[in-house]
Amino acid sequence: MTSASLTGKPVPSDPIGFEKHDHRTCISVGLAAAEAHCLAEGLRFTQVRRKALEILLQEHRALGAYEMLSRLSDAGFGSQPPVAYRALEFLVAEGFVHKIERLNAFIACAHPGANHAPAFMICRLCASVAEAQSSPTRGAIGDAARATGFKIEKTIVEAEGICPVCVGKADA
Amino acid sequence: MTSASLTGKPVPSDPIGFEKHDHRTCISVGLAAAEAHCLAEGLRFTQVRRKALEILLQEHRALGAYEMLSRLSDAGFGSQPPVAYRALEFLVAEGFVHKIERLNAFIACAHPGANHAPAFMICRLCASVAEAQSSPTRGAIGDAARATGFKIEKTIVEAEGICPVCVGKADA
DNA sequence: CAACTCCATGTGATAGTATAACGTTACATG
DNA sequence: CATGTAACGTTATACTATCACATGGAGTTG
Repeated sequence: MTSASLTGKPVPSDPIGFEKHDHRTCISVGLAAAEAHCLAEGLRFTQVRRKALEILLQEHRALGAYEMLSRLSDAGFGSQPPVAYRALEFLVAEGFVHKIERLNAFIACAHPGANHAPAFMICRLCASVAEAQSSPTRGAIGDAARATGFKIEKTIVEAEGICPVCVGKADA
Repeated sequence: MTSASLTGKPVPSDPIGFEKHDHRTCISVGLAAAEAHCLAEGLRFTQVRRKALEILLQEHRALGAYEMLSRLSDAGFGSQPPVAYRALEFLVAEGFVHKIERLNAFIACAHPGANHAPAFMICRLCASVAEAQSSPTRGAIGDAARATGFKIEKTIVEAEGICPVCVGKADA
């Protein structure tokens, strides 16, 4: 899989999510990247945070906060919602996890460390999610922002539809 | 304001939301467009649906479902959540209302009847929302979809940031 | 080392968003 | 007017998210 340096260099647009690949490396690379980033930034990559990221990398799909909470609780951490939300908040803020607004769910970043403006493709049949790269300031929304004087801080780009796997299964 | 025919013709990209304009016409035009569309399509533009759309046009901002429910209830309709959700579902399906995923809220369409691939700019300070047009199949997400065989049915494009009005107020 | 500060964690409580399920009513059609 | 369908109203419940407060550990400073 494509891993990039932690220095924020752009990564080749390489949609990940619909193909098979080796999870083991996904997980170890993802965790290592987060660890390195936190070390470099003086952030605390605590046990809950690590475990939450590990769970998301392991699953390789979008998990709801309560699903995450359940796993964390099973792993010996607290059992109240803030436990999950706080870990997720941290991981999202640092760019290791993304929130899929359409699903109110969270997924591990597929391009750890890359310059981040993710775009997602969400299958409405199997709920799988693939991550691609988008370009915030280009495109229609960038034009509109410039035209009106709106200052974009973050963009959310999510496409809903049918993934290649489900398309093959003769669905409407 | 820009209104287009109901035949699905594209409308000039004309972000609406941050400028002042005449609401009266907004409301009447919006309601008339919906009415005409439903008549043409054999859909029932019932009282709740009409009222819900009227409320959104009136407010000209994103309303949560329960805020809507409260207004509908005040207007003599039912007081339970499905009342609001069903009306909103209908209006969204027909394109008269959009859901802002980031806010879990609903806003009247600013380009009634236009070919629809809306993009939104959301101010994180004053929560105002402006609607622009986007181009689903073009841009990075379209490329990624084609490359992977993903069939896009709907796109969600939302930019979060600071609107021109709030930018003027010397905020970070 | 003691005192302090900062941040993270754990918990209980509560707020906000959304849907399932079921009975009833309104409407179009034949 | 019988019938089928869609819309409505209600109860109940599920899911998502945050507030507020107490505890405890890590690192700093005197």
